[in-house]
Amino acid sequence: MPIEMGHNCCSKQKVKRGLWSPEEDEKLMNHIHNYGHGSWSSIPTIAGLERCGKSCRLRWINYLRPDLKRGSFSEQEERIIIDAHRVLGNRWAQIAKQMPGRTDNEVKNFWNSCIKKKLISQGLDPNTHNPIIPASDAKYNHDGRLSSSIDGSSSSTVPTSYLYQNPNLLWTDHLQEQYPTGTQASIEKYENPIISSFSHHSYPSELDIIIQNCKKWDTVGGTSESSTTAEAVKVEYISLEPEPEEESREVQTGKRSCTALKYNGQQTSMDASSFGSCNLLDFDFVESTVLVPCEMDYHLKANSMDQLAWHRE
DNA sequence: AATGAGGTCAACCGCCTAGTA
DNA sequence: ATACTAGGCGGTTGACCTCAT
Repeated sequence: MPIEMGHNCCSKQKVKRGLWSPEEDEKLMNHIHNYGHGSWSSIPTIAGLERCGKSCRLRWINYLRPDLKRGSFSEQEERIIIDAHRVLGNRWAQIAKQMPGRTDNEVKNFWNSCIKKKLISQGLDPNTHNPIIPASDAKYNHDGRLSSSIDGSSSSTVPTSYLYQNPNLLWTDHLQEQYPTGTQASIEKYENPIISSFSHHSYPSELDIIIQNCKKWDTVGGTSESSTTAEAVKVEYISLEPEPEEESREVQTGKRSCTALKYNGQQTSMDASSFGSCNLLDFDFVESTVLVPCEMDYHLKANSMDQLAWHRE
């Protein structure tokens, strides 16, 4: 039941609080439909509502907006939330931006009431997304992080599918398929390899992408040496931030991709001509990738925001 | 039918930031 | 440089609902 009392966020002496009545909803809807919301703080007076501007804004955003989806979350949406939360943490507004028609409040409520419990029941810490391991079984590195052996030989109770999980990397099923436990490659610190390959772009250092797909091709090189092999990795991802606008480029949002390369024994420049036989590759960002011999065991890793490199284990 | 526990979710609170005077 | 204001955000609350006893 609405309570009348003073409110400290606006100048009105008396504002209603609590649930909105259908009449109030209608007043707000009509006002915004006719005039737009403009200044939220002035809406209550103009629209004849005994509410504060903040309350009007919240009601509109969370309930009255015509583009809201409503209804329960799909499995796909749940997956997006979990993946995004692994990268973004409790940044509900950022997470909600990945899901048209959903509000931050809705996502937050769904997380707190459902997903959190589901993760816990699966033995995962909802904050870190890492397995919850009994203290007696946990092994930690010198830096205090949970140990996750690259060779998959860990004898702890950690399920193998989690061994490569990095809180900063969205390790999708497809990535897992390409780099299963025990193989030589892994991608760490997701944002650096990707962002650093956009050498001509200025990207924020924030965690701002979700890896969707990672494909690998072998022997796609076009040199005359029969023993030469090359391996290309194309990573598709969704940017959580619009690409900074530049004079020469249109703003791009949504799905993007970049390509990294391992090339056997050849420290040569990577260019599109050497991969003429592979039309699946996206060469937009090829020029900034780093080439390394591939007979050793490497991790795709970033030294810094500016440098992509393959590191030997 | 009554009651209490637990879950859901709309709404509020308080803090932070950006813009402006 | 400072004060003030509006808007945005995450954390929290509490009314309401469902279900088990």
